[in-house]
Amino acid sequence: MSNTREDTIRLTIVPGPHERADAAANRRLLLETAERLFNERGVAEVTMADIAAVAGVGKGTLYRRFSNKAELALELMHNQMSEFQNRTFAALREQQGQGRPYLYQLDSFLDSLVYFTETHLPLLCEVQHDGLVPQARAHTMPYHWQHQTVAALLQRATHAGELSPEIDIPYTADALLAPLRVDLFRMQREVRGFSLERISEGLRALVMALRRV
Amino acid sequence: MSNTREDTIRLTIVPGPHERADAAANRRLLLETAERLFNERGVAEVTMADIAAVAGVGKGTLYRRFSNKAELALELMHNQMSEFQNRTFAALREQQGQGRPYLYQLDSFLDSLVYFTETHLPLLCEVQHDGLVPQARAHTMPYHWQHQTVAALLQRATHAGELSPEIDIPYTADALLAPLRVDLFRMQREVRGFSLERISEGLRALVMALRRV
DNA sequence: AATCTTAGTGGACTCGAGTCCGCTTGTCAA
DNA sequence: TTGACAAGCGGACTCGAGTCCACTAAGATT
Repeated sequence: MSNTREDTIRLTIVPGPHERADAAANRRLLLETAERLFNERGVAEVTMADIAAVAGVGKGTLYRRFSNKAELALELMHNQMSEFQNRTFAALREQQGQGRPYLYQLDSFLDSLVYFTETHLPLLCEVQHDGLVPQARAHTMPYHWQHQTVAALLQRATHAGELSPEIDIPYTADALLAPLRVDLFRMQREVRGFSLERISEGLRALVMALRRV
Repeated sequence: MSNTREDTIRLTIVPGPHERADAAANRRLLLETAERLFNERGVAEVTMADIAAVAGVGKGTLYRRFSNKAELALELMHNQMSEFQNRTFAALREQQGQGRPYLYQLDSFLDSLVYFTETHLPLLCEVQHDGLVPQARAHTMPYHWQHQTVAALLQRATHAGELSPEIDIPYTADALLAPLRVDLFRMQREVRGFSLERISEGLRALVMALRRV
């Protein structure tokens, strides 16, 4: 049970198996251009047409590489995202080695996630922006492994007797991640003025409440 | 403390103080037309131009009455929404009279909310669709009173000693409502295939976990 | 090297949301 | 009644996302 967490989803983006050399070059060019423009003007202020124009290619080319802005944003986050995933797994493995209770592992995972969300908020907004189009699943990938990770920790916590066995694990994993969805998160930051510490503590208090009495 | 819950926000839409007779007529006409088209074709399949055309008015007229599709959807829900709000308050008052613990009142409120959300899902999608535009606050009104209600119940529960006094009430109110945001809710219904009962029970289990040990 | 297949490319085009602005009309006060 | 004028109105227009398709060229096959 505790030996492998490698069965959880890994983030990998496979560019079509045979991407022609010119196409690959364009992909790189477009990613660089997009990143630059995003930094210069802010993600929301850059249109797909801008990116294509500045990169000096047609819109069709841009859309052949990235079928929408969400996919482009996701790919820009990809490196930092898999780094985050690796850090996460490493940290969990270490805590596991130290015999830290699963609920505390979950606690620290959610804490990291709060800070990750804050850091990548603008891009995450784009990614989740068309989350209402359920057929385009690319954007759900980041959510997927988070859900898997939380669910796995809850599962183990249950087996270890740290929480009640009646708990609905898949549901609870969704519920614990729900407050980190960008729309609510942004509202809390910008309208309510919550600090990151407050968000992290509030969320983790919920986890701690789950402890078996 | 327990005497009045009327201090919480009421839903009221004030059409500009002096709406001309022809404008009021158009408002009614447009609401009827929109409702009919939404029923016939489904909310997502109807464009603002459709509504204006079928109603036989220009787009400008439509947009003068309802500044976007979200506002229109909200107004269509308005009656059912305030009915729901009234039922809610009545139910809470009654339970209050019976001396039911606040956390159980919260429990039943969230249960009603699950079913309300399901019933009005298509319109709620439109309403929350531009939730990413934070300046247009009309759409946040429904969320507001829900948050207030949950927060008030948590507050009283705390005073009644039903839950730990360290809890961050505003945060927790957001967190408990977060799983009912339409994007996650739809995903759970359509992708995960969760039943309403499962959603309701999962959410309420979270509330119960908050009980002071 | 010539040919062929197939991915890649550019940019015009469609579609829907939302804005603008010159014309019209209800309303109120005289 | 009438005239002034703010509110109301229509629909052309802008803007951005995403699609389409005729043309081009990479690179595999011979």
